[in-house]
Amino acid sequence: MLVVEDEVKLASYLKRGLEREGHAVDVAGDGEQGLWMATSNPYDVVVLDIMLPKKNGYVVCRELRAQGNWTPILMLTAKQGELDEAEALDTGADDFLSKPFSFVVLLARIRALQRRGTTERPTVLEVGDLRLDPAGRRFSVGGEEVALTPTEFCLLELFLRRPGDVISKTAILDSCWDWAYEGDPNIVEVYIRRLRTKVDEAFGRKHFHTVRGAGYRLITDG
Amino acid sequence: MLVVEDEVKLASYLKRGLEREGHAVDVAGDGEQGLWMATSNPYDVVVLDIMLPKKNGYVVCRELRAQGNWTPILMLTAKQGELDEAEALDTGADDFLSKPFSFVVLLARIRALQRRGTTERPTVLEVGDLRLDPAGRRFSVGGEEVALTPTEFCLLELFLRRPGDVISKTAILDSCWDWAYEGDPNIVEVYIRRLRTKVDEAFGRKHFHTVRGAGYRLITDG
DNA sequence: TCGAACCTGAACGAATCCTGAAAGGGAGGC
DNA sequence: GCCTCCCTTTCAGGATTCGTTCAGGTTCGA
Repeated sequence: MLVVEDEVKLASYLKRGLEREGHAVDVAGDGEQGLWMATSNPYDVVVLDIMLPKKNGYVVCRELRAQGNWTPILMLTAKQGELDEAEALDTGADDFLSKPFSFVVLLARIRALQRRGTTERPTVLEVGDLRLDPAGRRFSVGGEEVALTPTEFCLLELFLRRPGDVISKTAILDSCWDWAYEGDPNIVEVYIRRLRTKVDEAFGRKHFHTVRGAGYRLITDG
Repeated sequence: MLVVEDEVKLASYLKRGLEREGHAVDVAGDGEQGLWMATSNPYDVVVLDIMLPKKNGYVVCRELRAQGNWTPILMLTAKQGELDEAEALDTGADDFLSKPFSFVVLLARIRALQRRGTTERPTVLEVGDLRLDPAGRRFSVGGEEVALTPTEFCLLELFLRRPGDVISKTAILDSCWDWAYEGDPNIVEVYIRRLRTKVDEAFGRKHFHTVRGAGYRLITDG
C-alpha cells in the first residue's frame, strides 16, 4: 500500500494507522516520487493526495493509467469542490475522499477497493529466457519452473525490473531487506551465489554479471 | 439503469436528467420493488437511496449481493454521517453520494462505475474440477457436492476468483475476516487445513499449494 | 606483490508452517 | 429458558525451511 502525501503529520498519521491494521505502508512525499514508487512496486492500493509538490495527483494518476497500471487509486481532495471530484474520477481514480475525513471511512473505502481488486491483469516480467510472475509468485527459466525463497524472489524481481542496469549492493539491501537491517552486506553475495546456482548453473548460461566495486547486472541479450 | 428513490420529485428529476444524457432509466418507488426489478433485469448501474419504504437501501444491497448479483450500485445517503457511508460500502455498494449532491458529480460517478463495472462476475466460478456457485452457496468437486462452513466458503471463493495467484495470509484475513480481527493469523493455516481435508484428501488430488513466506496458491492445471 | 572486494560451502538459530485437540460462542430446537 | 450442536478460535508441539553468520579461498586492480 502506498500513501502519497506531502503533509508530514498527516502522512505519518496515515502510515501508523494503516500499519496498525496490518497493511504494509510506504510513503512518498511528492508526485514524482509517488509515481516512481507506484510504477516500480506492485501495490494493492494507492492513496493519492491531489495537492502535491513536483506533480499533482491528477497528473500522477493519469500517467499511471497511461502506463497500463490499474492499481486501485483513492484520491484525497482538499476541498469539497465538485469539479475536483468529477475530475478525479475522470482521470482514472477509482474513488475519492474529501478532506477532512475520518479514519473509519478511509478504512472502509480502502477495503472496498481491495475487495474489488485490480481491474487489470498480471504484469509478467520477461527478460531473455527468464520469466517472473509477481502475482503468481512463479519463476521459470526457459519454460522450466524454478522454486525460489522469498528473498531470492525479491532479488530476482529487482533485477528483472531493471534489466541491464547495475544495481548496487546497498540498493539491493534497501529493496529486499528490512530498512533497519544492520548485518553483514556479505549476505547479498550469498544470495547472488544462490541465484547463480539455481538459475545459471542448472541451465548452463550466465545471467548475473559482477561489476567490481559497483554491484551486479542482469545480462539481457543472448 | 435503475433508480430506486421514493421522493417523487427527485426521482423524476434524476430520470429526466439521465435520459437527457442518453441513458435508459427505470424508476422504482420502494425497496421491494427495487429489489425485484434489479434481480429481474440486467442493469448497468443501480442508483439506490437508503431511506426507502418497505426495505431500506442497505437491505436491498445486501440481498442483491447475496443473490450473486454484482451490478454496480451507487448509494445515496441522506446525511453525511460517516457510519452511513462505511456501512453502505460494507453491505456491498460500490460507491455512495451524500445528499444534497450536484448532477455533475452524480454523472461523473456513474461514468466511473460504468467504466469499472464491466467486470460482470460470472455466476459460477469454475477452476479445474472445482465448481463454486456464490449465489446458491454451493460447491462441488468433480460433480460431487461438498458442504462448507461460511468461512470455508469465503476462503474458497477468494481462491477461485484468483486462480493461480499467490494469496497472502494478510490478504485472506482482510478478505474473509472482520477488519478489526486481532487474533492469531494461524487461523488461516487452520482453515487451509480444513479445506485440504475436505477438498484434497477426500478426492485424492492436491489443490492448495503453500508458498513459504508468501501465502497460498490454488493449483490450476491438471 | 599486496590488499580489497568478492566467492563459496557449511552450519546454526529463528521464522514459518502443519497438525490435532480442546476451549469459546452463537443459533436453533426442545 | 435451557441444552445441544456446529462453527470458530486458541493453543502447543513438532517438522521443515529460510536467513544469517562465519571462515577461508579466489580474483582483480594498483
